[in-house]
Parts: sequence; C-alpha cells; structure tokens
Amino acid sequence: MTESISRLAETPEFVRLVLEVVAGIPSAKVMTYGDIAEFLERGTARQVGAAMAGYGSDVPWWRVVNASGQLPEHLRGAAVANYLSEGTPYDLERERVRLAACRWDGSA
DNA sequence: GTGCTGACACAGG
DNA sequence: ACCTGTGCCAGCA
Repeated sequence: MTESISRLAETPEFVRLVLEVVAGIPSAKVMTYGDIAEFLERGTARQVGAAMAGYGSDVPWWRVVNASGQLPEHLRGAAVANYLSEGTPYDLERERVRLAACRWDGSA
C-alpha cells in the first residue's frame, strides 16, 4: 500500500476503519472514543468523534461514548432508548452508561 | 495564514 | 462528584 503521506488521520480510509469497529461492537457493550483510537492505533479520540459526527449515522453510534460514559445532549434521548432496549447497564440518575460493567476492549 | 470550533481526555481545584 | 483549563488534531470561515 502507498504510505506516502504521513499525517493521514482523517481520510475515507480512517472513517471506514472507525465505522467497521463500531459496527463490530456487540449489543449491550460500548467503547469510548479513546478506546477506538487506541484500538486502531490511528488518530485521536477527537478524530474518532469527528468521523462519527459526519458518517456515523448508519452504525450503532450509541455504543460509542466518551470517557464519562455519556453522549452530547442532543443524542442522549435516542441513546437511552437503545440502552434500555439492549439491556446496556445505564445509570438513569447520572445519565450515563456504567462503563465498568459494559466497556468492551475490542477482543471478541 | 490566523483563529475558532468540535459526538474527546486528563489533571487540578 | 462537579467545574475549569489545557492539550489535542483536523475542518472550515
């Protein structure tokens, strides 16, 4: 493969890899943005977030949360509905996923 | 070219 | 446990 350019963090390839990982997260499991960046060894948590914001609409995006187990306000409603439906451990009071119980490291 | 923004993360207070 | 600041890196005005 042609690895001519060094800083290829935000390319269709990167986006493809991110979506692929997200699509592979099992039901009732979640990964953080940082986890995905680390798992891919490409880009940063912010870049993963950027990829999701732009192209994550057709993958289980609610299974990707920040390091606090939360998603931005505008997505929280839809996300909670999915958590309850999948049985993802969710703290209704704190409005956040219990990472300790359902964080997935990528190893199937 | 310069500066602000963002589906983030982490250290301090 | 919460809030704030700083680092981060790519996109866009």
